[in-house]
Amino acid sequence: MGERGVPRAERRRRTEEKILGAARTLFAEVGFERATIRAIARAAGVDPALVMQYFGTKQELFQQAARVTPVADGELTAEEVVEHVLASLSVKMGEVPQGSLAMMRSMLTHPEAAASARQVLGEQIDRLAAAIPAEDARLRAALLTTIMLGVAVGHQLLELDELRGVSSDEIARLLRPSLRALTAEQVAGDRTG
Amino acid sequence: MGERGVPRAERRRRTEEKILGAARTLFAEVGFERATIRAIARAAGVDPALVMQYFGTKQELFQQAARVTPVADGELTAEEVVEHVLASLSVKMGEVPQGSLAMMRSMLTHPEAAASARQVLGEQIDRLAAAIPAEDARLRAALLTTIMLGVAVGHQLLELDELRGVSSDEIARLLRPSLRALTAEQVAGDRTG
DNA sequence: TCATTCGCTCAACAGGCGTTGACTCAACGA
DNA sequence: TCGTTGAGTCAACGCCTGTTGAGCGAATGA
Repeated sequence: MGERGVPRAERRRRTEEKILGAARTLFAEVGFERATIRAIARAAGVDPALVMQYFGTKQELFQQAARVTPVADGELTAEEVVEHVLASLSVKMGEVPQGSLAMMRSMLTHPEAAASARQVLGEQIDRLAAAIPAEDARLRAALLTTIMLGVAVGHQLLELDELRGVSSDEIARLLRPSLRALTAEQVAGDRTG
Repeated sequence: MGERGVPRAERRRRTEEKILGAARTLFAEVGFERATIRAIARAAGVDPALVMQYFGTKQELFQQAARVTPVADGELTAEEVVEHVLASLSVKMGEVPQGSLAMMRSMLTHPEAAASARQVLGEQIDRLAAAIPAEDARLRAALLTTIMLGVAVGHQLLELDELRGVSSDEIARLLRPSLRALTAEQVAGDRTG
């Protein structure tokens, strides 16, 4: 199967990367429980036992495959926050990293993925809250985050017909006023009915 | 174990309901794949074989347990749509029917659940779109729906700390301007930067 | 050159899964 | 009263899962 002259260390790195790639794809497509070690190994062109040897456990394989690199950011204004969130949604709309998709796909059924999701979302909420000038900044930031989560789920994972093929710009344009309404401090009173 | 004097038909109905209840709870808590027939039967105080005898297949059990009764509605104004959506979120916040939770919990990993979710959400989008006075009404309705989906997922299933114990009224109050921004036709131009 | 390392495969294990068929026994209808 | 029905159980099936230990053969370093 492979490249006779390649040194061991390099071969090992390549194989590990092949496995991680296959794992990311499968975890993203079918979630943690339906993505079997055997299927991942097959997709990577490798024996299932090798996957275990390299990653020890399906759990650890998932953790490495679904690791999301946290985007550390400086201080932002409220308006910048909106644009930042909108930009993160699109990232060219469909080029969302597979690791993130894997985590999202699994977060409702796999406890470890849920914990990761909570942490990642929690960090984003913290970052956003710092830029929202309101006493209930954390709650507003949480809603902002869940809004984007919902749109991402509906679009990337559920693949709702209505969102298919819609450009990220158009979604951003429609969503912008809604997000701004959350980041701007409410002054006017409102009625319930 | 059971009520000697109860007639057969009644016993049968009660047992079926016990199984469905246990199924709803487990599907809602851990999703389709992790909710085993054995665990459901145990929770219902019944033999696993009986579950199969009554429902035929785990798939059919899920379909019956996660059946969501569509709320058919008359025509609404745009503002009524917002209130309707907000009200549906709360339904006393935490008393979301377990069937719906089961469907939501499973929709990212179980194809059948995904199909159901698409259908239910699609119907809601249709209903909402009819009340939104804009050319891109369907897209706006879809975003409205995914927004509420995200909030529900974050609150009910992911149980984000920031949303825990927050009253539905407060969430509705914060979300209202955002939703109205989506239902009201945009007139003002907007800048991207 | 030769012993050693190590990437990788093979065959198997134990356990859990959905599902089935034979069975028990109380409720039923005549 | 007695045969029939049907609710419910029991033990087992075949399959698939994550995981393991023994082994093969090429790259490695002395």
